[in-house]
Amino acid sequence: MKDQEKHIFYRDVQDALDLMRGRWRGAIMASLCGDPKRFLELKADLSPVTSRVLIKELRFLEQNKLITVKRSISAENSVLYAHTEHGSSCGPIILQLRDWAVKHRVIMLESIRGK
Amino acid sequence: MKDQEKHIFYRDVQDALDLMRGRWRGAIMASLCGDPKRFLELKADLSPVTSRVLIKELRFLEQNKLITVKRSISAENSVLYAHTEHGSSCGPIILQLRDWAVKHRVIMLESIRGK
DNA sequence: CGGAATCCCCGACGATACTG
DNA sequence: CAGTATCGTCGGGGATTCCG
Repeated sequence: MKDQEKHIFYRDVQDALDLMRGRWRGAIMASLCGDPKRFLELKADLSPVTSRVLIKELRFLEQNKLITVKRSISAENSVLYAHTEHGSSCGPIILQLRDWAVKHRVIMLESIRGK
Repeated sequence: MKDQEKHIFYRDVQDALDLMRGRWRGAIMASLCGDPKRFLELKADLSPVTSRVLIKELRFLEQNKLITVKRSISAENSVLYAHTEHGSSCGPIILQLRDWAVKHRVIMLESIRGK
């Protein structure tokens, strides 16, 4: 692998992680696996996230076409957040990463106890 | 899924992403797939990372038992960084995430061109 | 209910220089 | 070669308050 290719490769990895970056972004994507959710449902799920931060992350994900936003203009205020088709395809990957991290925690705990 | 379980779940997702968090951590893990590497090899691969930041991330990964550090006391200075067994098992996941992000970029570019 | 506005802190990250 | 030491910035993210 040439130097040029390497840097492209690592940049791609960085780009990938950027999409899931920060304290909440990945958790939001995980939370939207399954049914669409409303703003306060998300906020409750991810508590203790604040409105300000949550809306910022939602906007980011929307701009990156990972989620869609549906506003019901009728009657009471209601906004539904859902995965786009492509957004939902990262669900399984996040689950894998989570499983891996759980295994990792077990290993860490064993090494502490083993001492 | 109860509220309690939910929060555990999302916390696990956060923990997982934390291990790959920041500008370099994921790229370092990707870079160590395959052969072990020396400090300056890593630095060159990941350029333009600085020594200060690189060593900090390497120490983090070492403490979390995702990489090992082998110092050859003999002759010339030489330090080899390599995946632990468990560390290497996240390689495939990172690759998946990367592939997903590359697809994502294509979608984003299409939507811009399409406008 | 679903946000927007404001204020603020601190830790990640970079630049640069130096060392055993 | 493989780091340390020092300094500075910048923005992510929390707390709080207010709005249609």
